[in-house]
Amino acid sequence: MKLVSPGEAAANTNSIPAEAGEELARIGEMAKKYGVTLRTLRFYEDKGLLNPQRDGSTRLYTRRDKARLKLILLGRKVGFSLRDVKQMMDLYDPSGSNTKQLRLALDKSEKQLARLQKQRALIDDAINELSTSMTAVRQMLSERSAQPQASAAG
Amino acid sequence: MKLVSPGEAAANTNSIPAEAGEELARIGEMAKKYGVTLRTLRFYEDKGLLNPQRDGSTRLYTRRDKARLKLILLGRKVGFSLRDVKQMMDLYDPSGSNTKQLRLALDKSEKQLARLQKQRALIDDAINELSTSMTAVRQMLSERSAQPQASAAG
DNA sequence: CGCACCTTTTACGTTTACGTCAATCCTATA
DNA sequence: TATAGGATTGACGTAAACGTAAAAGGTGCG
Repeated sequence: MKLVSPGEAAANTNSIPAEAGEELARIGEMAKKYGVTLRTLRFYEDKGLLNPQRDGSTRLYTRRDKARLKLILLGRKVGFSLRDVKQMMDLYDPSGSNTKQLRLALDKSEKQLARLQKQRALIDDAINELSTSMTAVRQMLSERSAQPQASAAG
Repeated sequence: MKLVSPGEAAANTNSIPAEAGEELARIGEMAKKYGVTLRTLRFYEDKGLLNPQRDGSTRLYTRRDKARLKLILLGRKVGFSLRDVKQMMDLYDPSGSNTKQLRLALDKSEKQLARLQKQRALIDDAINELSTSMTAVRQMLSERSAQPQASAAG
């Protein structure tokens, strides 16, 4: 499986091919730099979110890949699914105004914002309920330590 | 499979056996009353969280089962896993002070509360990030509609 | 009688984002 | 040359809480 030209083969391991001033990174470097695992990067690629070049079979990530990964991670941080992220990124056209992409992103963002707010409300509810029952439990415990009598329990 | 006595067999479908003043419910009634599916009730039973009586093969839920279900649903509402709920319920002893149970519940509750608060912080972060980027997107869109010139995009 | 309705058990399917081997390959270095 | 360090492609496993058939039995009503 020698699909690699001599020039490319020389550009391995620690050295960086200065071919066009591009800083290419291999998967390990990418993983460290962005705090993800190798598995994650391959997974994103498998899902069509990343498309690194290849030196033979070795993945080489360009500046563009890094930008895309940043977007993915931002998307995940705000709670988008990878599918959503892909949908939005797929609309990117370097030669256009990307109005469609921006509109889709805005649309999805509004929905996601609503979801997040609903989630927050749920969590607040949960916190309140939990705090309340904790108070009750503490109360029962203090009673129990005072007089060891059996009593009601749900 | 006739394991049912005539008296029990008569107490089916819509009628309620007034055997001991117990209001027994079948699975369908339980499901409606507590807003869960049949599958859920069977699942909880499979996981050892519920233990309804049987009339032959038909499940009959007692007052105690209802109380337990309420606890399960409260637990789920505040974000406990079914495993956690089971652990806590398994410690219940009707003839004791249940101090151990209460302590475990309190311990788990404190940890869950911490998780919930962390989650809320994450969601707040997400809301902020998302709002920020939405503003940016809106800005880009308005620029784009003003002057249809291609520009930078991440 | 026949149909609708409720119930049963068994068991595979779903969702999301990876984790965790496993078997191989390639390369630089001591 | 032996070895350590990265890299590759599968491909099954995981978590949680059920969903969803499938095949079957009991029951009451018109």
